Amino acid sequence: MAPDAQISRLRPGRRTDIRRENERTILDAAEKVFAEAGFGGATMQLIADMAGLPKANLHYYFATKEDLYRKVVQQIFEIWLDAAACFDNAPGPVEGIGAYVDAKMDISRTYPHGSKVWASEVMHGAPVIQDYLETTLRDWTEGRIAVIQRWIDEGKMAPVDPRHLLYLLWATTQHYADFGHQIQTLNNGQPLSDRHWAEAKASVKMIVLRGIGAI
Amino acid sequence: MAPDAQISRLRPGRRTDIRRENERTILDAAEKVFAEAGFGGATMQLIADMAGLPKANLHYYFATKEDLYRKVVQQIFEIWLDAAACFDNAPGPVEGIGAYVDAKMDISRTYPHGSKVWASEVMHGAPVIQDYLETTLRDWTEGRIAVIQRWIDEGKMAPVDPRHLLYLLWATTQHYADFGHQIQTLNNGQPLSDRHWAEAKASVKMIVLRGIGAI
DNA sequence: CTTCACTTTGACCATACGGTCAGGAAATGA
DNA sequence: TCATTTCCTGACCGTATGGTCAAAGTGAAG
Repeated sequence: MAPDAQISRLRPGRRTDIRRENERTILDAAEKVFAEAGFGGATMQLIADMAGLPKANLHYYFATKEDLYRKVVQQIFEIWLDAAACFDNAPGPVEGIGAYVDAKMDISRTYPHGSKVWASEVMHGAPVIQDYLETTLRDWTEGRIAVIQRWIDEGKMAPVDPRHLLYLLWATTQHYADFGHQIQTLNNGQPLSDRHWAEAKASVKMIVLRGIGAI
Repeated sequence: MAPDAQISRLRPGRRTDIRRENERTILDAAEKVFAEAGFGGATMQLIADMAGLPKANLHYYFATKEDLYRKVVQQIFEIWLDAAACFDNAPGPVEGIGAYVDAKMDISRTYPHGSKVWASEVMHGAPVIQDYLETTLRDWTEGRIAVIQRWIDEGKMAPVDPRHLLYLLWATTQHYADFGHQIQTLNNGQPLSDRHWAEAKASVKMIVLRGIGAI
């Protein structure tokens, strides 16, 4: 899992490298375990085994289980926010929403664990990231609603409630990560292929863009 | 849900009543706690407190935590399947999918805990209900895909991939339960009102039905 | 070499958890 | 009334978990 092939940095601080690499290894293992078992079901021992480190070593880098979990969730939120930038600078809904669907579907495929941790966190009442929901997410949402409303006013799409449109986009794109196991089961137990993912993206975009009268 | 039409025994059976009522109380409490804390985060003591019963009493009615959890999940799956019948006997997508969205949105509002437990179970790899996914759910899905394909062949809607259409419907309708906390936060901390729910239903139906070329 | 900050880890601890059980209470039937 | 079945529950148990700690290891700077 974690080969020691990272000899890249000789000079620039071996110490710093060790810390960064171990934190990365632990965070990756934690993300996977939290996603598969939930916060309550995850144990520090499981994460340690997954990371290939003694449990006591985890506590050297992350004081508590909650602390480790918080870092995992923050990391996911940042990825999510970065991708959400696709929305901006788009001339209309076809480009903006199309790119947003593509980006979110790619995230669902690339970071399925992260998406599940996020979903689990929100489902349990967002005990850790409630402040993010009330500040960053709320601001982002309001901004995007304004953009969509502008497109409506400019006649570029039908007068759909922007809020519920966003919920539909979030729900649908994240479904491919959060319910990936169900989808795989309904796909004869096989993971979706590149073609399947392309078809999924195309289907979602087609339904949504036609649904909002953009095409 | 289940009226006391069970006149099978001589008397209405006080004993039977006690058992049924307590099982009901425990199942309701368990559903709520499992939804809020996840399987791993839920404790028998928490469920007992929520039910207002001593912990040992739970184990009198349900042998193990896993057993109790299994019953909760089965219960949810039955509700879900019952509502899925709306799809049948519909002359076309407008009626069939419209009724299905209405039914699933109602379930999301009425049984938000159940929806969360289901989502959590699937996200964690469906350790308990994998057989349901492979039999009942798969069969139901195939049947509905056939119905949608027939509507397409009859020219009642655009040629959309039925599978991804179903995923979009599941994702969007369940999102209002599973991510209810996020939605409430973005609604200034207030739960959605009757009007909000009506608007949500209308928005989803509008986007989907227009998106598949049914209207 | 010595020092010193950083890192590693086995052993350990207090707690909380799922589950058990014995014995009493309450309902039912004879 | 008594006998029997079902229901209730405080007290208890073995285990696993999150977290601690002291001692040892490591490597770079002086």
